[in-house]
Amino acid sequence: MSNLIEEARSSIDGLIENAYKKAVSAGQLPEGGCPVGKVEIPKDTQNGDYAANHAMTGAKAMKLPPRKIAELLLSNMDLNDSFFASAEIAGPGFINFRLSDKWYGKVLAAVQAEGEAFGRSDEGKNERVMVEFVSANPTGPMTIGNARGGVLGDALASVMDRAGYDVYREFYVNDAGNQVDLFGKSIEARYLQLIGGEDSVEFPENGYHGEDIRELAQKIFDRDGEKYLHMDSDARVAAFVAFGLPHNIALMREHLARYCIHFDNWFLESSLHESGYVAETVALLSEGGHTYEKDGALWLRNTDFGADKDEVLCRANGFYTYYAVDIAYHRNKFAVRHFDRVIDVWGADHHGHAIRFAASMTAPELGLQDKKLDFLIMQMVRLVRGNETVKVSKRTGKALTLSDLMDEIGVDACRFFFNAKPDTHLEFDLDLAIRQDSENPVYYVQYAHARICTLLAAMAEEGHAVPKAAEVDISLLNTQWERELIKQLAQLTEEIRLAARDYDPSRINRFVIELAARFHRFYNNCRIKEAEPELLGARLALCDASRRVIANALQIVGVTAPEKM
RNA sequence: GCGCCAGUAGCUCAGGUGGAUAGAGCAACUGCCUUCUAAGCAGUAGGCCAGGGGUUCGAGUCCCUUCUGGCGUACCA
Repeated sequence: MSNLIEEARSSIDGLIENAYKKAVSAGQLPEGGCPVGKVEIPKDTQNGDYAANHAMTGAKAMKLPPRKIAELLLSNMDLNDSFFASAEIAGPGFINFRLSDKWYGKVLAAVQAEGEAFGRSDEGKNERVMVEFVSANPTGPMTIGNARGGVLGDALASVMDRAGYDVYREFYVNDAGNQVDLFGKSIEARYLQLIGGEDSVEFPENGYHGEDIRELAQKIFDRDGEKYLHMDSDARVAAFVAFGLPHNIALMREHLARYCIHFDNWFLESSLHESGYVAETVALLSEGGHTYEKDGALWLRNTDFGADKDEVLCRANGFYTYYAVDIAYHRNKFAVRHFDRVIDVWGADHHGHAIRFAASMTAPELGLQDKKLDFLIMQMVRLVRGNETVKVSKRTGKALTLSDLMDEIGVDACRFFFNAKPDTHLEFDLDLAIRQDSENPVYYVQYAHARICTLLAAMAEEGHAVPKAAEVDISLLNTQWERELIKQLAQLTEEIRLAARDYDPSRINRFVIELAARFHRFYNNCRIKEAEPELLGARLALCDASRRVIANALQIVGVTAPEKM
């Protein structure tokens, strides 16, 4: 549970504060309070490990040049027993700090002591958070878009879990409504075509053209033959839905399990209808005077809540819209299940809905004004094959499915690849993805892990066990490669914190790639086998810690950490 | 039209609350395996951060504006 990057950073404020007080009592600096500044990590390590700009921000108030202030602060600063070995003035008045052996030693010790838990923090204070993601329509197979949403949602949940939130993963099953009806009618048409020929019945407009619908019809026919041929259409469709939905839901569970995604709950939309919760929620809004009737439908006056347009809650045909159900569903998340925060992972094709929907949820009648409803909107995946853009559509049934993708490029590459920054379009090149070579950074990272594992095993066979961190002389790990590697190890906690704060789990990808790079550089520059016993032990401890942190990071992304490749 | 997201090397992308000389991978070129895994390392080359204004000590980052691309703006979800 240690964040040594932050501990070191915040300790600088204390060092400066103390130095300021000493300077004031010595009459060197004016009273009026220690200048407030920022401590940041310079891009270029030539400028130290941390840089403080307090001398610059305080210049105006103190009426002294920044460099002069910095000098006085430095001369009054006591670095003994701090996390820093040195501090110096640079540039226009930055105070640059360099980390000490004490700090580096603490990192190794923390990784070793905390093991699998290294990277965790209590930042989230156990806040109850639901992450709802994938929630693919059970009317067909999951797509590339679901592949992206799945990884983002799952990795976000992991990152928040490690950042100290009480996280709950949910899949919302749209097992009711228009799309399901259309699904049933599509199967019906295929079933009747199976018996009477392709032209015997017209395929429903906007129906599902996918091959999977034909397969469902075939399965039904294989089981029950012509049993449904002379049945009333409504009953027939109901029977087909009753067969098709559970079939598809089971398949989604299976594919998601293979994709290493496990939900705490699969929430059925139908349960909201059955319990009367949708009707009750709509009634609340009506009683508040926020609805009106037009053209036989019931509308929500969404402009009451700052939205740009009104929404239909109940269609002229008497059925509730997805919109009404969504309000009820989210009211359930907060009012019935008492989540403090809800994060929905949605595709960019729903962003307009997200904005209007968030407005609706502020309706006073719902009593949820103090609740946090957030959206992680991910941009679309653009499928290309070389230079050619591949258009995908559920309607034409020619979509590349998640299952296909896992078959082609494997689960690890898939998860790593789709954990990309949510707010940029993801270009997915099929030609590239199919190649299982070093082009894919996942192998680069996994290779680092495997390299360490085989090395540690070989060394153990020669009688060199990994020493306890406390027994390591950290000052021996003094090359730039060792220092840079240790700093990166410490960074994991901070990356998790930021990934959780910004809802951007792809930070972990970038982090672990950089970690692997630093390990490879260390490995190439620092021999272990022929090193003196003390140094050998220290380097083994560093290798072991690196292995641990790579594994922890990969686990967040849901990628395996192989022991050999 | 209005709204959301984006525009950074030939390609795919990084660049926390503004900071010091804008980074990586791939592609191209050059080196390094009788030595712990070469799925690796080291190096060369590659840039008007879409254009234009503004804010200040300082802007890829903040504000305004123009242009380009994606998505939305259904009694579909």
